Order: sequence, then structure tokens, then C-alpha cells
Amino acid sequence: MAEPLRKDPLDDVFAALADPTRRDMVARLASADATVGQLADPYDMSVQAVSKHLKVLEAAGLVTKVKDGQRRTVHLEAEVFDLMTKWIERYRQEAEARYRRLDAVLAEMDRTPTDPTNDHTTGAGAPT
Amino acid sequence: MAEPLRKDPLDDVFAALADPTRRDMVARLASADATVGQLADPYDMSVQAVSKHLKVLEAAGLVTKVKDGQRRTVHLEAEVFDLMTKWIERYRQEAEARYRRLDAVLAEMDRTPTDPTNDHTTGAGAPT
DNA sequence: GTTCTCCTCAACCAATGGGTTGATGATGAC
DNA sequence: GTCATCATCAACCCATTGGTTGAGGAGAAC
Repeated sequence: MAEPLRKDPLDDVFAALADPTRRDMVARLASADATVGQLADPYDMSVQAVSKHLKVLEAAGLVTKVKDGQRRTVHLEAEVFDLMTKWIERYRQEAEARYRRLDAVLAEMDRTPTDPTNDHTTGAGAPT
Repeated sequence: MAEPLRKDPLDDVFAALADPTRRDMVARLASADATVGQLADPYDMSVQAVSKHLKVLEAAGLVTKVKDGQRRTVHLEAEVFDLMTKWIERYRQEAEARYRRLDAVLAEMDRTPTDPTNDHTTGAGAPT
């Protein structure tokens, strides 16, 4: 018992997107590449701070930098997104399938009450 | 300029899933509800630590606890996942559309080189 | 050449996060 | 009633994070 749960690349991806500034950068990079300076411009923080944020995104594989003369052009890498969507979708669907099954069971119990003393009148159903 | 980027519920969701232990709990809860003790069992850490993790998941809205006598039954809430998938899909699709457009442009330039001095032989195209 | 711009690196600091231990409340077993 | 079990709360520790300032390197501009 207790495998230490080895480090997963998803750790870095989720962590990177947990910061609103970094999510905003990703959002902006989705519509166009940008230099570090351009990215930093709207935010109320130093360029160095933005550079750090970019390093986090880069380490997570969400972004790559291309040296372009004096500037660095930042480019969004969309492939990593698939990792996340796959993880999320897998468990979301698994969970929803389970709820559907539960609903079916409850409906069945409702139709043929085998034991009337067992009143399942709690709101346990309807996963809304 | 520099709106402080107001706190977004996605902050908590992404942050919650950035931890491998918490992702594992979510994975397990997808197939069945569980008590705190059952959840804690496989991990090499104290029950209190697991309780903290659950508080994080709960604050993010990923999980609810139902008092069930002495135990607390933990239940996965799949709705929040939609928030994430929507965010992710939006920007992934935006980015991919952009790449497709770029590919088209490059293909066009390749077919009808309007200015031969401008050698675009860099690997700028073909996203992978 | 000098100077200016773009970006990164390094050191620092306050706050947060993930873990620990110890104590406590509430319920179930006897 | 007493005692054990399940879970939480509180205090503490150390590592990480998100920001700062200051210094420096590599290119462009002159």
C-alpha cells in the first residue's frame, strides 16, 4: 500500500493553468503568437514576473519560445490540451454513466417497492 | 490598464486537480462513492492529510460530502468538469484553426512564390 | 564604437501548500 | 454508562510559489 503516486506530466499542466494570469496568456496566445513584451503589456506586474509565468507554461509544454532577433516569440502548443481533455472526459463520462445507472435503479425501486418500510424519500437521485 | 484579473472558479478547479493524490481520488470516486477512511486507505499519508485534500476538492466544487452516521460519504460532482472542458476546448480549437489557416497560407506561398528573395525555409510551419 | 531595448538570471520576501502530530466531537459497539 | 472508531480542527514545519528589485547579455539603432 502507498505507492507514492509518481510524478505525472498532468501535474504541471493543471498547475500552470491554475493561475488566472497564465490562463489569460494562453487565451491570448490562442488567437496569435506574441513576444514576451507584448504579453506582459496588459498586466500590472513586472516583465520579469511575466517571464517567470512563461517559464511555467513552457515547462508544462503548453508554450514554446522561438528566438527572433532581440525578441522571443511565444507560441501556443495545443497538443498538451489533449492530455487534459482525455483525463477529464474519461472520469466525467464514467461518473455520469454511474448516475444514469443509479437513476434507473431508483426508478425501478419506485415502480416495484419490495420493502415499503425502507422509505428512500431522500433526494439521493437526480444528480443535478 | 491592468485589471487584476478577478478570481475565477476555474482557479480552484485547476489547482485542485494539479495534485496527483487528488486526481487519483477523483478517479476512484468516478466509479464509486467512498468514505473518507476508504479514500485514505491506499495512500501513505495520515487521514488528516486526506481530509485536507478533500476540503480542497470540496471547495473547488468537485466533490460533496454527506454525513452518514459516523462516516462521511464523499460523492463526485461531475458538473464542474464541464467548466474546464469548455475553457480548454475553446482555446484549443481556436489555436488549431489558426494552425490550419497558417498551413494553408504556407502551402499557397509554396505553390506561387511571389517573392523568391524572401526564403521562408524556416520550420515555422507544420505544427508537429 | 556607444546606447537603447528586450529578455533573462539571481537574490530576496511574504504567502501558500502539503504534510506532520495532538486534541476533540460525534457516533457506534459493548 | 465506557470504550473504540471516524473524521475534523489547530498548530506547527518546510518547500514552493508569485511577486519584487537589481544586474547583465544579446541585438538593433545610431
